[in-house]
Amino acid sequence: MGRAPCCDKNGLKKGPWTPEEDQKLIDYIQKNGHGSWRTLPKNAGLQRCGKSCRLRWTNYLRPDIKRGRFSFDEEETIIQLHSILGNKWSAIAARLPGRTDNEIKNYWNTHIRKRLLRMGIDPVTHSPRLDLLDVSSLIGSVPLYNQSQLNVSRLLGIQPLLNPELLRFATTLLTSQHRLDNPNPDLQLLQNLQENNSLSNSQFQTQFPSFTSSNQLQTPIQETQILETNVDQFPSNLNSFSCHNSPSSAWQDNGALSSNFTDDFIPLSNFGYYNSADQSMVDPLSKNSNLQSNNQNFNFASVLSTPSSSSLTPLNSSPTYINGGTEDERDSYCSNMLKFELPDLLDVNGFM
DNA sequence: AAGTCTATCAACCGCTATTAC
DNA sequence: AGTAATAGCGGTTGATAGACT
Repeated sequence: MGRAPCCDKNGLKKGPWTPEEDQKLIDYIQKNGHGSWRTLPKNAGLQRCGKSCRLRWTNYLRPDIKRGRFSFDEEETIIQLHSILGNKWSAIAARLPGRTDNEIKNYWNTHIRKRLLRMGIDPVTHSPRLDLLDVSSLIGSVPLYNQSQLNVSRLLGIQPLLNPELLRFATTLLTSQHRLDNPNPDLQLLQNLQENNSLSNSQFQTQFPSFTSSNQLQTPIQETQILETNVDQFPSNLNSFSCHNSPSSAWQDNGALSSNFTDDFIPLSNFGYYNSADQSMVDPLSKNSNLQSNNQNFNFASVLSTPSSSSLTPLNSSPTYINGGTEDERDSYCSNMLKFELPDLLDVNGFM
């Protein structure tokens, strides 16, 4: 037996709600609560089905709905949560006070998704799109080393340290595509870089043994993230981009959040964040990532738990509105999602 | 000024999960 | 335990406004 319709649709109105209908619905719910949505329209004198009433109320008329532009903080949160939860709009909405799943879904589809695509990031996996992977540009791009690294490396008199794992991965990729009759210049370039890179590493270790004795260069150090790719986790796609995260600043107060948030974490394809320093997963929803990162019992149930989680930073405060900036600014902002930085411990001034 | 294109978002549809009986 | 009713979710559509030609 097929499911009965939620209501008799004959004679019921569809389409946009009029102010009069809105007022009827508001008045009724304020007086009686919504009770059963099925019976509500009749009791409230509305020619609508209960489902339509519920949707109108939850997505538009509810008094606690926050309307208007999304802030930077909110967008950051949406991107991060989406990397973990996927299209679980209601779960994402539960962590954005005053926002509805519909609103977030719309915002994702019309703004964030497009921007990620434009940046060559797969909005589903939150990873660089392999089909767009151009190794030449990859080599000069942020994920391998950023400008500050280049500057510091120059100051140190060494070549910039490329991420050896990523370098190896890219080389492997190209090697697999390499044809003798059609040598790939990118491959040669990568192999050269790999050689130079290992030299640079040893050179660095000679010059600054204190950094290498306790793994300090690779493992952080407060405020430090070095992009690390785990070659074992590179499957046919780039889903497993991960990064060191510092047990530090990512989920601090809201003010710091907007500037540090995206620098500190790179999503590990739908599964949170991998802290390679201690081989643990970091709950990105917790401001106390340092605690979480030491907790081997990380539980994704927390991600899906109720919206009242105390780990949530209220997003209403210190809004920095996304829509206020230009598209370029927003792109630039988004590109920080893939940024990593040299350890602050490597105090440049100390070497000057 | 008129026509076309594009972006946005409210609302709908169809499905699954949960609850009540 | 089985079935129907209800609530909720995610994908999609369509109306509209604004930009562009």
